[in-house]
Amino acid sequence: MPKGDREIFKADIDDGYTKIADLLLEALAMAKLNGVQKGICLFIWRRTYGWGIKEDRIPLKDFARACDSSESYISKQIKQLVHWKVINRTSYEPGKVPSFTINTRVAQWDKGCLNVQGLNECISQGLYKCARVPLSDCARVDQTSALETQEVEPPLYTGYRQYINNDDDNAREERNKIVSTFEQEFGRLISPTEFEKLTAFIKDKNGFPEDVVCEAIKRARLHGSTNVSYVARVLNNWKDDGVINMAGVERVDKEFEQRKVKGCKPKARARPPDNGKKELIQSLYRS
DNA sequence: GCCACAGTATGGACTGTCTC
DNA sequence: GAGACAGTCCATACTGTGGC
Repeated sequence: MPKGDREIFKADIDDGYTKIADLLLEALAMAKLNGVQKGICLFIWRRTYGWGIKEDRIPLKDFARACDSSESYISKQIKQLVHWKVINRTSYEPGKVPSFTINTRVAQWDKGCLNVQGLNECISQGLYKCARVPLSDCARVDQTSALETQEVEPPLYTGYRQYINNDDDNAREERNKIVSTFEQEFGRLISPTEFEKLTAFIKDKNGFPEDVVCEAIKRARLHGSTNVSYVARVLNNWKDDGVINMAGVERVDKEFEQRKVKGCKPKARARPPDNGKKELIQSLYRS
Protein backbone atom coordinates (compact mmCIF):
# COMPACT_ATOMS: atom_id res chain seq x y z
CA MET A 1 0.00 0.00 0.00
CA PRO A 2 1.45 3.36 -0.94
CA LYS A 3 2.10 5.50 2.07
CA GLY A 4 1.83 8.73 0.12
CA ASP A 5 5.24 9.78 1.40
CA ARG A 6 6.20 10.84 -2.11
CA GLU A 7 3.90 13.82 -1.72
CA ILE A 8 6.08 15.13 1.09
CA PHE A 9 9.28 13.76 -0.52
CA LYS A 10 9.99 11.32 2.24
CA ALA A 11 11.40 8.17 0.71
CA ASP A 12 9.90 4.86 1.74
CA ILE A 13 10.28 1.48 0.07
CA ASP A 14 6.53 0.97 0.48
CA ASP A 15 6.16 3.59 -2.26
CA GLY A 16 8.39 1.66 -4.61
CA TYR A 17 11.97 0.54 -4.77
CA THR A 18 14.53 -0.64 -7.30
CA LYS A 19 16.55 -3.79 -6.85
CA ILE A 20 20.21 -3.08 -7.61
CA ALA A 21 23.08 -5.51 -7.22
CA ASP A 22 25.38 -4.39 -4.41
CA LEU A 23 28.36 -4.65 -6.73
CA LEU A 24 26.89 -2.00 -9.04
CA LEU A 25 26.33 0.39 -6.14
CA GLU A 26 29.85 -0.22 -4.88
CA ALA A 27 31.31 0.28 -8.36
CA LEU A 28 29.35 3.48 -8.99
CA ALA A 29 30.41 4.89 -5.63
CA MET A 30 34.05 4.36 -6.56
CA ALA A 31 33.81 5.28 -10.25
CA LYS A 32 35.44 8.54 -11.27
CA LEU A 33 32.36 9.95 -12.98
CA ASN A 34 31.05 13.49 -12.84
CA GLY A 35 27.64 14.33 -11.42
CA VAL A 36 25.74 14.13 -14.68
CA GLN A 37 27.39 10.85 -15.63
CA LYS A 38 26.34 9.29 -12.32
CA GLY A 39 22.89 10.79 -12.81
CA ILE A 40 22.66 9.11 -16.21
CA CYS A 41 23.57 5.75 -14.66
CA LEU A 42 21.02 6.17 -11.87
CA PHE A 43 18.34 7.20 -14.35
CA ILE A 44 19.01 4.14 -16.52
CA TRP A 45 18.74 1.93 -13.41
CA ARG A 46 15.45 3.57 -12.53
CA ARG A 47 14.09 3.15 -16.06
CA THR A 48 15.25 -0.45 -16.44
CA TYR A 49 15.68 -2.34 -13.15
CA GLY A 50 13.05 -0.09 -11.61
CA TRP A 51 10.54 -1.72 -13.95
CA GLY A 52 12.08 -5.17 -14.00
CA ILE A 53 13.42 -4.87 -17.54
CA LYS A 54 16.93 -5.08 -18.94
CA GLU A 55 16.86 -2.15 -21.32
CA ASP A 56 14.73 0.80 -22.24
CA ARG A 57 14.44 3.32 -25.04
CA ILE A 58 15.34 6.66 -23.50
CA PRO A 59 15.47 9.94 -25.48
CA LEU A 60 18.01 12.64 -24.62
CA LYS A 61 15.15 14.86 -23.56
CA ASP A 62 14.27 12.45 -20.73
CA PHE A 63 17.89 12.22 -19.61
CA ALA A 64 18.19 15.99 -19.66
CA ARG A 65 15.09 16.44 -17.49
CA ALA A 66 16.01 13.65 -15.10
CA CYS A 67 19.57 14.93 -14.63
CA ASP A 68 18.64 18.61 -14.76
CA SER A 69 21.04 19.22 -17.61
CA SER A 70 21.04 20.06 -21.33
CA GLU A 71 20.49 17.55 -24.10
CA SER A 72 23.77 18.40 -25.82
CA TYR A 73 25.77 17.91 -22.64
CA ILE A 74 23.90 14.66 -21.90
CA SER A 75 24.77 13.46 -25.39
CA LYS A 76 28.46 14.05 -24.74
CA GLN A 77 28.37 12.33 -21.35
CA ILE A 78 26.49 9.31 -22.72
CA LYS A 79 29.09 8.97 -25.45
CA GLN A 80 31.79 8.97 -22.78
CA LEU A 81 29.97 6.37 -20.64
CA VAL A 82 29.47 4.11 -23.66
CA HIS A 83 33.16 4.49 -24.52
CA TRP A 84 34.04 3.50 -20.95
CA LYS A 85 31.67 0.51 -21.23
CA VAL A 86 29.77 1.64 -18.12
CA ILE A 87 26.55 1.66 -20.13
CA ASN A 88 25.57 -0.06 -23.36
CA ARG A 89 23.67 1.61 -26.17
CA THR A 90 22.01 -1.59 -27.39
CA SER A 91 20.29 -0.07 -30.39
CA TYR A 92 21.11 3.12 -32.17
CA GLU A 93 19.94 4.45 -35.50
CA PRO A 94 20.25 8.14 -36.27
CA GLY A 95 16.88 9.81 -35.92
CA LYS A 96 15.56 7.09 -33.60
CA VAL A 97 15.47 6.85 -29.83
CA PRO A 98 18.25 4.49 -28.68
CA SER A 99 17.99 1.78 -26.02
CA PHE A 100 20.28 1.67 -23.02
CA THR A 101 21.39 -0.90 -20.48
CA ILE A 102 23.88 -0.83 -17.64
CA ASN A 103 26.96 -2.97 -18.20
CA THR A 104 26.72 -5.31 -15.22
CA ARG A 105 30.16 -6.75 -15.94
CA VAL A 106 31.97 -4.20 -13.81
CA ALA A 107 35.36 -5.68 -14.67
CA GLN A 108 34.84 -4.44 -18.22
CA TRP A 109 34.44 -0.81 -17.11
CA ASP A 110 37.32 1.29 -18.39
CA LYS A 111 40.31 1.65 -16.07
CA GLY A 112 40.07 5.39 -16.64
CA CYS A 113 36.85 5.55 -14.67
CA LEU A 114 37.05 2.63 -12.25
CA ASN A 115 39.85 1.14 -10.19
CA VAL A 116 38.69 -2.48 -10.28
CA GLN A 117 41.62 -3.61 -8.15
CA GLY A 118 40.75 -1.03 -5.50
CA LEU A 119 37.10 -2.05 -5.56
CA ASN A 120 38.08 -5.68 -5.12
CA GLU A 121 40.23 -4.77 -2.10
CA CYS A 122 37.41 -2.75 -0.54
CA ILE A 123 35.05 -5.69 -0.91
CA SER A 124 37.50 -8.24 0.47
CA GLN A 125 38.32 -5.95 3.40
CA GLY A 126 34.63 -5.73 4.30
CA LEU A 127 34.36 -1.99 3.70
CA TYR A 128 30.73 -2.28 2.65
CA LYS A 129 29.62 -4.34 5.63
CA CYS A 130 27.36 -2.53 8.06
CA ALA A 131 29.28 -1.65 11.22
CA ARG A 132 26.18 -1.37 13.42
CA VAL A 133 23.25 -3.56 14.23
CA PRO A 134 20.44 -2.25 12.02
CA LEU A 135 17.72 -0.28 13.78
CA SER A 136 14.97 -1.76 11.66
CA ASP A 137 14.29 -3.58 8.44
CA CYS A 138 13.75 -0.22 6.75
CA ALA A 139 17.20 0.98 7.83
CA ARG A 140 18.92 -1.94 6.17
CA VAL A 141 17.59 -3.32 2.94
CA ASP A 142 19.10 -6.74 2.54
CA GLN A 143 18.37 -7.73 -1.04
CA THR A 144 18.68 -11.40 -0.33
CA SER A 145 16.11 -11.41 2.43
CA ALA A 146 14.03 -8.27 2.65
CA LEU A 147 13.47 -7.90 -1.06
CA GLU A 148 13.48 -11.59 -1.90
CA THR A 149 11.87 -14.53 -0.25
CA GLN A 150 12.52 -14.75 3.46
CA GLU A 151 13.88 -18.26 3.12
CA VAL A 152 17.15 -17.22 1.51
CA GLU A 153 20.35 -16.40 3.30
CA PRO A 154 23.55 -14.66 2.13
CA PRO A 155 25.52 -17.72 0.89
CA LEU A 156 23.20 -18.01 -2.09
CA TYR A 157 23.85 -14.44 -3.06
CA THR A 158 27.58 -14.93 -2.73
CA GLY A 159 27.35 -17.88 -5.08
CA TYR A 160 25.33 -15.87 -7.54
CA ARG A 161 27.86 -13.08 -7.50
CA GLN A 162 30.72 -15.50 -8.04
CA TYR A 163 28.78 -16.98 -10.91
CA ILE A 164 28.00 -13.62 -12.46
CA ASN A 165 31.68 -12.65 -12.24
CA ASN A 166 32.83 -15.97 -13.60
CA ASP A 167 34.86 -15.53 -16.73
CA ASP A 168 34.91 -19.20 -17.63
CA ASP A 169 33.50 -19.55 -21.16
CA ASN A 170 31.37 -22.61 -20.45
CA ALA A 171 29.88 -21.08 -17.33
CA ARG A 172 29.19 -17.84 -19.15
CA GLU A 173 27.44 -19.67 -21.97
CA GLU A 174 25.35 -21.65 -19.48
CA ARG A 175 24.48 -18.47 -17.58
CA ASN A 176 23.59 -16.64 -20.76
CA LYS A 177 21.26 -19.41 -21.86
CA ILE A 178 19.34 -19.77 -18.61
CA VAL A 179 19.35 -16.10 -17.69
CA SER A 180 18.44 -14.92 -21.17
CA THR A 181 15.67 -17.51 -21.52
CA PHE A 182 14.28 -16.61 -18.11
CA GLU A 183 14.38 -12.87 -18.75
CA GLN A 184 13.06 -13.22 -22.29
CA GLU A 185 10.16 -15.47 -21.31
CA PHE A 186 9.23 -13.88 -17.99
CA GLY A 187 10.01 -10.30 -19.03
CA ARG A 188 11.89 -9.51 -15.83
CA LEU A 189 15.34 -9.93 -14.29
CA ILE A 190 16.20 -13.19 -12.63
CA SER A 191 16.91 -12.95 -8.90
CA PRO A 192 19.82 -14.70 -7.18
CA THR A 193 17.40 -17.10 -5.46
CA GLU A 194 15.64 -18.02 -8.67
CA PHE A 195 18.96 -18.43 -10.40
CA GLU A 196 20.22 -20.79 -7.68
CA LYS A 197 16.98 -22.81 -7.75
CA LEU A 198 17.25 -23.34 -11.50
CA THR A 199 20.96 -24.08 -11.62
CA ALA A 200 20.49 -26.57 -8.78
CA PHE A 201 18.69 -28.75 -11.32
CA ILE A 202 21.83 -28.69 -13.47
CA LYS A 203 24.39 -29.05 -10.67
CA ASP A 204 22.49 -32.02 -9.22
CA LYS A 205 24.26 -35.42 -9.52
CA ASN A 206 21.71 -36.57 -12.12
CA GLY A 207 21.17 -33.01 -13.29
CA PHE A 208 19.45 -31.85 -16.45
CA PRO A 209 21.26 -30.26 -19.37
CA GLU A 210 20.54 -26.52 -19.49
CA ASP A 211 18.33 -26.78 -22.58
CA VAL A 212 15.88 -28.88 -20.53
CA VAL A 213 15.79 -26.19 -17.84
CA CYS A 214 15.25 -23.56 -20.55
CA GLU A 215 12.42 -25.66 -21.98
CA ALA A 216 10.79 -25.85 -18.54
CA ILE A 217 10.94 -22.05 -18.31
CA LYS A 218 9.22 -21.81 -21.69
CA ARG A 219 6.53 -24.32 -20.60
CA ALA A 220 5.82 -22.29 -17.48
CA ARG A 221 5.39 -19.16 -19.58
CA LEU A 222 3.11 -21.05 -22.00
CA HIS A 223 0.88 -21.96 -19.05
CA GLY A 224 0.75 -18.35 -17.95
CA SER A 225 3.09 -18.71 -14.99
CA THR A 226 6.18 -16.61 -14.41
CA ASN A 227 6.94 -18.32 -11.12
CA VAL A 228 10.14 -20.27 -10.65
CA SER A 229 8.26 -22.72 -8.40
CA TYR A 230 6.18 -23.70 -11.42
CA VAL A 231 9.38 -24.30 -13.39
CA ALA A 232 10.71 -26.43 -10.52
CA ARG A 233 7.47 -28.44 -10.49
CA VAL A 234 7.77 -29.11 -14.23
CA LEU A 235 11.38 -30.23 -13.81
CA ASN A 236 10.53 -32.44 -10.84
CA ASN A 237 7.72 -34.05 -12.84
CA TRP A 238 10.11 -34.73 -15.68
CA LYS A 239 12.59 -36.19 -13.22
CA ASP A 240 9.85 -38.49 -11.91
CA ASP A 241 9.17 -39.53 -15.50
CA GLY A 242 12.82 -40.42 -16.01
CA VAL A 243 13.64 -37.51 -18.28
CA ILE A 244 17.37 -36.86 -18.62
CA ASN A 245 17.52 -34.79 -21.81
CA MET A 246 15.39 -33.11 -24.50
CA ALA A 247 14.67 -36.50 -26.11
CA GLY A 248 13.09 -37.52 -22.81
CA VAL A 249 10.95 -34.38 -22.81
CA GLU A 250 9.69 -35.24 -26.30
CA ARG A 251 8.94 -38.81 -25.15
CA VAL A 252 6.92 -37.54 -22.19
CA ASP A 253 5.03 -35.16 -24.50
CA LYS A 254 4.18 -38.01 -26.88
CA GLU A 255 2.98 -40.21 -24.01
CA PHE A 256 0.82 -37.38 -22.77
CA GLU A 257 -0.72 -36.89 -26.23
CA GLN A 258 -1.39 -40.61 -26.56
CA ARG A 259 -3.15 -40.71 -23.17
CA LYS A 260 -5.22 -37.72 -24.25
CA VAL A 261 -6.25 -39.46 -27.49
CA LYS A 262 -7.22 -42.63 -25.58
CA GLY A 263 -9.24 -40.52 -23.19
CA CYS A 264 -7.22 -41.60 -20.17
CA LYS A 265 -6.89 -39.33 -17.17
CA PRO A 266 -3.49 -37.69 -16.87
CA LYS A 267 -1.11 -39.47 -14.57
CA ALA A 268 -1.63 -38.37 -10.99
CA ARG A 269 1.29 -36.34 -9.73
CA ALA A 270 2.45 -36.92 -6.21
CA ARG A 271 2.34 -33.61 -4.38
CA PRO A 272 5.49 -32.92 -2.48
CA PRO A 273 5.07 -33.00 1.29
CA ASP A 274 4.80 -29.68 3.13
CA ASN A 275 8.44 -29.84 4.07
CA GLY A 276 9.46 -30.18 0.42
CA LYS A 277 10.27 -26.50 0.15
CA LYS A 278 12.45 -26.72 3.22
CA GLU A 279 14.29 -29.70 1.77
CA LEU A 280 14.84 -27.87 -1.51
CA ILE A 281 16.45 -24.97 0.32
CA GLN A 282 18.57 -27.29 2.42
CA SER A 283 19.70 -29.11 -0.72
CA LEU A 284 20.69 -25.77 -2.25
CA TYR A 285 22.94 -25.02 0.70
CA ARG A 286 24.43 -28.48 0.60
CA SER A 287 25.46 -28.14 -3.05
C1' DG B 1 9.25 12.94 -54.12
C1' DC B 2 9.18 16.93 -51.22
C1' DC B 3 8.89 19.08 -46.95
C1' DA B 4 8.42 19.66 -42.05
C1' DC B 5 9.42 17.76 -37.95
C1' DA B 6 11.65 14.94 -34.38
C1' DG B 7 15.63 13.19 -32.54
C1' DT B 8 20.72 12.52 -31.90
C1' DA B 9 25.70 13.96 -32.59
C1' DT B 10 29.20 17.23 -32.58
C1' DG B 11 32.01 21.42 -32.24
C1' DG B 12 33.04 25.74 -30.40
C1' DA B 13 32.53 29.72 -27.49
C1' DC B 14 31.52 30.95 -23.10
C1' DT B 15 30.76 31.01 -17.87
C1' DG B 16 31.40 29.45 -13.18
C1' DT B 17 33.92 26.98 -9.69
C1' DC B 18 37.74 25.02 -7.62
C1' DT B 19 42.65 24.24 -6.75
C1' DC B 20 47.31 25.53 -6.63
C1' DG C 1 45.74 35.10 -11.12
C1' DA C 2 46.28 31.00 -14.03
C1' DG C 3 44.78 26.68 -15.31
C1' DA C 4 41.77 22.73 -15.17
C1' DC C 5 37.39 21.09 -15.23
C1' DA C 6 32.26 20.93 -15.36
C1' DG C 7 28.57 22.57 -17.48
C1' DT C 8 25.58 25.68 -20.74
C1' DC C 9 24.18 27.52 -25.01
C1' DC C 10 23.97 27.78 -29.85
C1' DA C 11 24.59 26.34 -34.52
C1' DT C 12 24.95 22.82 -37.73
C1' DA C 13 24.69 18.18 -39.75
C1' DC C 14 22.55 13.91 -40.35
C1' DT C 15 18.76 10.47 -40.49
C1' DG C 16 14.04 8.56 -40.08
C1' DT C 17 9.12 9.32 -40.25
C1' DG C 18 4.76 10.99 -41.59
C1' DG C 19 1.72 13.96 -44.24
C1' DC C 20 0.61 15.85 -48.62
